[in-house]
Amino acid sequence: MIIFDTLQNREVEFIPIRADEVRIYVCGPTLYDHAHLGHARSAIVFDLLRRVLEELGYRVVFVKNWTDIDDKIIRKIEESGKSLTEITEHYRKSYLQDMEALNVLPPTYEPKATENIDSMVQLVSSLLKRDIAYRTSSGDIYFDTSKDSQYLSLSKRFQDHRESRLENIEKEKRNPGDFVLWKAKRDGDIVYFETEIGEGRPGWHIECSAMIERHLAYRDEKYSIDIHGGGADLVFPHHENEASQSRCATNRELAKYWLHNGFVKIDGEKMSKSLGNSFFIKDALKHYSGEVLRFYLLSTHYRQDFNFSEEELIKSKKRLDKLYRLKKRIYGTKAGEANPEVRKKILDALTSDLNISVALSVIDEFVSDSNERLDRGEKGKGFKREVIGTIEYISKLLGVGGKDAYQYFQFGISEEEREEIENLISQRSKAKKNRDFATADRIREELQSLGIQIMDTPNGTIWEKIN
RNA sequence: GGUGGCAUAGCCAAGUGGUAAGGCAGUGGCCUGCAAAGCCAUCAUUCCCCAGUUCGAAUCUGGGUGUCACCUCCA
Repeated sequence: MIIFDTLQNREVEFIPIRADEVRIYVCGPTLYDHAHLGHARSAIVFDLLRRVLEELGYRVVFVKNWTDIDDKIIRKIEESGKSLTEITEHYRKSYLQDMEALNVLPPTYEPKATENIDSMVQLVSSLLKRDIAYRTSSGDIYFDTSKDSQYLSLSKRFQDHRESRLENIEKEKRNPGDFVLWKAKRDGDIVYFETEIGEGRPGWHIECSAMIERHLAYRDEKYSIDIHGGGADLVFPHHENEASQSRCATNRELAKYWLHNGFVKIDGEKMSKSLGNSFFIKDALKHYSGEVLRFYLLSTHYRQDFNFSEEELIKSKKRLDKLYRLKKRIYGTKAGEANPEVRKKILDALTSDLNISVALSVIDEFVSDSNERLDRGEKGKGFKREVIGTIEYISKLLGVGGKDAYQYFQFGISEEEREEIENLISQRSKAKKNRDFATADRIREELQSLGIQIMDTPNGTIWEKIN
């Protein structure tokens, strides 16, 4: 498998640390708000990577953390009067619902930062003992970036010689780039932990290093884990700092490969809370099924920026519709083996740094070819079973196409609406039988105004909800 | 100011030295009572601009333009 490694800044062959196992850590959400489409994309991208690696036969251990202690969460506590747990559990459940809707496989482990304070303290202590970390008079503990000759090797930056853009620059820092590992408790702080390094709370970066060390790391290898992933905005400072503190604390490189996904943008600008242009996943799910959203977010190569637009989402859905119409044509057929050629082409594309465009074009051709054969009257059971088997393979690998073909086209239709639609269709069928085409066409138009497209087939009239 | 991406048809998007995948939209046809769906055909002499290397470049080199991102919390 070929992947693009941020550290080497090129495509490289993926060779796991140990032959049959792959350990992946992906930075999860900070639980202070609902997840937006950027979170969705990142989750979907790494879910795809995981599925491909599993298909290749690796045992994949996939860890995604919950950041449930953070300044933004604390601000939320102060604003709302709710407890830390109330807030973080609320957003954690929301995130889990989103992931389920998007058909993102649950991670092998999902550790919480607050349940791993001990590991963080251990890491900080060992850095303190070796003078790689130091305390300021306030009790805060900083990481001394000058102690790591490889600092900035991941993000490939030069030390910034200008004064920091932060006005409240910490005057006691040894180097402008030093970052906080531990924030000592101040008077009035409501959230803090009592630990051997004092009362306080962890800085942002330390949790990932600590949780990797505790839950995932090889202890006797050159690298702690195989792959570390996240959004491109995490390269600096988050991943740079993680890599550095882990390197200094464990004498191991944190990850053998670093993967980063591109942004979701709105009107050409990065989707972010501060710009006020972010879409929550849960809101998008009110209008489109999680599967349609997944397919859309999946359809652009993971390293490219993704310009989100509802118009493009609808276009993308039409492509997925075609897969389901094929599935509907041979509804009820049992799955056989997937077509080996199609299967190989899809996997070849995906093992080439997740080349989704090529994979999707293979699927398009498979759908066309299968329809053509069905049009020609090919009726063999073996053929139909192979088609269903191939769709199941696609579903396993891409996480789309696995639903019931009729239900897929009825997203958002209530029971009453369904009865209404079926009633109208049966009226139209009677009119058609009597060759009363004026009435039949009038009913068809009525259905269309309800957003329902009908199709007359040899086996009767079927319907789909159209956008 | 520093650093890194990206620029391919109306739109989305592959392709990184051998003569432009795929999807959406469009056009013509088959099918249909008419549609829809499906199928067939068609749709970029050309890949932001300029110069260079080469038998040959969308692909490599140099320069330029545009655009986005990171450098501050961020997937």
